[in-house]
Amino acid sequence: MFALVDCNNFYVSCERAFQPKLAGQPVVVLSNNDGCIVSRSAEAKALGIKMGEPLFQVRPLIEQHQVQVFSSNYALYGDMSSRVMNYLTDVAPEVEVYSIDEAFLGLHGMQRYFGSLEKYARDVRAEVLQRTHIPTCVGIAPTKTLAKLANRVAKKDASLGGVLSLEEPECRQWALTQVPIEDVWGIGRQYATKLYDQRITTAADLARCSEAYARKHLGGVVGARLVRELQGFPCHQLAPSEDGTLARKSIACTRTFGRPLHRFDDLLAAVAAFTSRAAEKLRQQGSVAHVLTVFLSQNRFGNTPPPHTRSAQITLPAATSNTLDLVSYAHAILLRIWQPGTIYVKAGVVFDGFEAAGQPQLNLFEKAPEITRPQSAALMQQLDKLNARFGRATVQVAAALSPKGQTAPWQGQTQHRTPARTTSWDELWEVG
DNA sequence: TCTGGGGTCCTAGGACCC
DNA sequence: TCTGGGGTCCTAGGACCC
Repeated sequence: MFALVDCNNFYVSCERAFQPKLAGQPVVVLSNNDGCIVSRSAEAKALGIKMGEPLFQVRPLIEQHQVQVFSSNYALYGDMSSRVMNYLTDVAPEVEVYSIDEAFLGLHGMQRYFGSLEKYARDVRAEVLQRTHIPTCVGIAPTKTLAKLANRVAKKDASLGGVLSLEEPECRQWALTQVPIEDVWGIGRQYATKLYDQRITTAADLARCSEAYARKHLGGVVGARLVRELQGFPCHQLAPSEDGTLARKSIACTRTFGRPLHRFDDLLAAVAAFTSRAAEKLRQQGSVAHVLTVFLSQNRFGNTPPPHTRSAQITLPAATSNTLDLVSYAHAILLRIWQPGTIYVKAGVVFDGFEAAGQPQLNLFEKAPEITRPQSAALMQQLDKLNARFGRATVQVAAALSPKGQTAPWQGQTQHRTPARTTSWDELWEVG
């Protein structure tokens, strides 16, 4: 049996955890640059504010109903997330951290002790709420897809009190009929449209389809697994997280700029800063990367015809997580893709091809690459330490720097940000 | 005026090899 | 005009997820 624990409106709930007066009010949290709505309270949803909608389009609605608006504060959300995940790791035999606000629990053998797992789920839910002030819903089922589905029903149907278990087959059948096809995990816009055309409108309809049908119309083996999972046959294992965090297979840092840029130096400053940030994340999870991609994007909403993005990728001579090396490679890639006179609105850096740090794969046919910076590991450690202690980007590579006293040209403004509170010395909660 | 960011997995097709 | 039958590896792109 699996359980899916999913935090309700996570970013909004994080803001509310520190501002109880927000309870019962419509609240939204914005994406980077205050561009889009990325989290909504139940009250905000009821007003018709959609997920992912640009802020400027819902401005009238927001003003009319005095919706509380916050810029996103990922330091806070990340910290709150680890509190929730740490607790789950303590109370479940196996935990897979699936995203910042969701975790699958592996509950193999637990029924022996608990009989029904519903009571267990209710206890977990109550305890998470008490410890973190984050409300959750829990779905329990024999497959991950059904656990997702149970969770969805628990969220929608208030009479269930935030928990639904599909241990009993009759209950499973009922739940399948409650979920429209577009809300099934793995069915996005394209597939939903296609399925509606064929009169398949609920999860129950899809569960009655043949594997062959799913294979043909829903992306091959992915679709086949989806249908099998709805039928109660597990096709996805739990991927337990050792330490309550996610080990990534790729790491990216990409941003839309605060204003359009065209000068090479400005773009280099952005790319160098993004590379540094991504390298930090890379070191944090103890990986080194072998593959580096850099891209530049033009405005996709403007009149310029596609493609809007130019990118280039290189395989590094040796896998590394050293910021200085990575920035110089990124610089070289940027020289290849940058075109004078072109207006860019976004850039990004992606690392791929990971190995565990300290144990690079041996290449039997070539001389081991020379280590160019013998002291680099220690240097990076100091760098990370300083930036953790005194705030991100306290120490940076020169290419990322902007003239004294100025914010970087690529940086945007956020006008609705709340203090970091739990993670920054400058922004500690003030009492009194 | 203003339109996010960070991931995963799979498939098809080309290059290359024997 | 005829022009095999496998493999593997890589990349680009699609679809989806939160």
